[in-house]
Amino acid sequence: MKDYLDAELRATLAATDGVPDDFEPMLEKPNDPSHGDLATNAALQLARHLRKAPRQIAEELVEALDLDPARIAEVSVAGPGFINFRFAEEFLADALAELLEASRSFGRTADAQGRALVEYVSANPTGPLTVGHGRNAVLGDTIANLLDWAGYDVTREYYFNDAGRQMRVLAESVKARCEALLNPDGPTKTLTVGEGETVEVPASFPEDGYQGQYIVDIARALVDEHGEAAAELSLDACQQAAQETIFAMIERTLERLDVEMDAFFNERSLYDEGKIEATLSKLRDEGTVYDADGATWFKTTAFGKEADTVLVKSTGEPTYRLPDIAYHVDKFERGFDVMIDVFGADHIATYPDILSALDVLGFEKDRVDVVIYQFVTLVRGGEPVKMSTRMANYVTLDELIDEVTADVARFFFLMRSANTHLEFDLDLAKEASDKNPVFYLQYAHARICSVLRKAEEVGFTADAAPDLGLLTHDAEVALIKTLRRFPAEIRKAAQARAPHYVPQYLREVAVAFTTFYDQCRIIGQDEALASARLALARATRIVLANGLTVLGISAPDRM
RNA sequence: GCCCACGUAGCUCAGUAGGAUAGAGCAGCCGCCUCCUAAGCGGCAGGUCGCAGGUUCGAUUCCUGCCGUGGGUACCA
Repeated sequence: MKDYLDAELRATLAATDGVPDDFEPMLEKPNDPSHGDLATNAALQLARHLRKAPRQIAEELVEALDLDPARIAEVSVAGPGFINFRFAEEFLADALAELLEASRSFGRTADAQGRALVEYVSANPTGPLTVGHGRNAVLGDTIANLLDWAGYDVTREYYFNDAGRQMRVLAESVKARCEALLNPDGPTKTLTVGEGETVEVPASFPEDGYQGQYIVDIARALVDEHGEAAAELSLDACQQAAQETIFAMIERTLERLDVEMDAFFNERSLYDEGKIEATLSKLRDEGTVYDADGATWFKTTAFGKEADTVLVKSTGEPTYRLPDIAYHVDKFERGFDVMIDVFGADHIATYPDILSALDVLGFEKDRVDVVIYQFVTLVRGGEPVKMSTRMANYVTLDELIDEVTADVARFFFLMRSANTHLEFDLDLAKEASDKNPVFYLQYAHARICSVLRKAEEVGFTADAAPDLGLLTHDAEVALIKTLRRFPAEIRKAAQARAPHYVPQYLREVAVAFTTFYDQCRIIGQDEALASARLALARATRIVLANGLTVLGISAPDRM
């Protein structure tokens, strides 16, 4: 419908004297439903060019428009010069029929084409996933779902590095714990953790070691397996054991959130295949890399940064930035049309360098989109839950899921825009009541299922082809109008890489449905009307279920 | 210091390719279950859209400065 109006409007404008060729009319859904279903401010925008009063331009445009009355029932000029359009009821009945026909695929479009890569989670296997990783995982997974629904062929990828300093410290932490388990009376030392907190650790434990209980568990498994020999294990063996155990933990956690990756990309493969060197030498060829003080630098000052950035340390070891660049080059070489990175706010300074490098190397950096999300604060009893940067007193993602369920965790991570600091109210999240927004949506779905069951119980058989034109009650019309927007909402969320539009829209659907439910009885009406209303209820269930599917949240049949 | 976000109702947050009286949830107040799920519905109240300038017919939205919060400013990731 929007496309139809847009085309008609453009055609009329093109035939109007004085309208610039490149003029783009805007069509929007007005905030106030009494203003109609779609509106354009074209007359206001043209006022300056045409040197005429906006209202007069609007009147003339309306006069010139020749619209199909089966689709647009009413056109009016209002306010300072807005043109408002109202849909015809026949059109709405058709739209509803289409929705029912599309069913589980309603909302899927083929607007977008090509292959998309979404990179997310990307936590190194040094410990259990935290709440922050949870936000990352759920955002990435949902963006991937949205792109899938928008028509892309989507790959979900997890990038990790098992070679760097972090992993070395991990191995040392495990080894120290092995030694201590075999020799419980061995020497110890005291480490200061965070603000004044101290912890007693084995003397061989690294200063910045990982202190979680899971390290001790891994060590114990090694001791059980190797006995006394566990103390003599190489760091490589310790790392191997730790990495396997931790990756298994991570994958289990992701599975609980219904997050499934298509691929795990190991940074190491970039070294093995010579891609790090190749990328560096190409950058060097472009003259954006130089050597100084024994290190290799990237001229980020040429891209507006204050200082240049080290790519290879004087030790000969690259910083993480170089593999990051090489990784993105690899993504381009694999032929993705769209690449999305989901990063925490603490990475905000790194991606401009990656984009600059891609630009230098001749890649279209616009094909890369970086979604930055802000940190999560857990709130309990009105107070923020303290989380030290040390893993020792971090709330893990598993603990969060244990406490609030995966559905609720996903919804809370998705209901706010990524770019805002998320306050996660644990008390509200756990509450199984009307205060909890996720239950509101699920309840609406369960309620529809209940009505459909009830209809069956009382032996009501709906018409195979109900007369949808009977749905003329205000609540019915409003509901149909809300439902038919679903594909556009999905498209909007996919384009903006903004999952939070979806929960907001679904709430509108649930509100429109409960209003309808409240005002229009279904069972007990005459058969034709009951059939039509049952069809409308089924259509609502489809939209809620499809929307919740995109969000990765269950749609229960009963509650 | 510099860079990047953010600052909207008591609280948590939407909204802004500049547009018609700034929205929602929660909290507060008032109503509503002989009837398909009251985990619900209707209504009331609540705002100098951080502050000050600028651009514009029109600014919560764009620009500048200031204030506040968070993040980044390592040859750590």
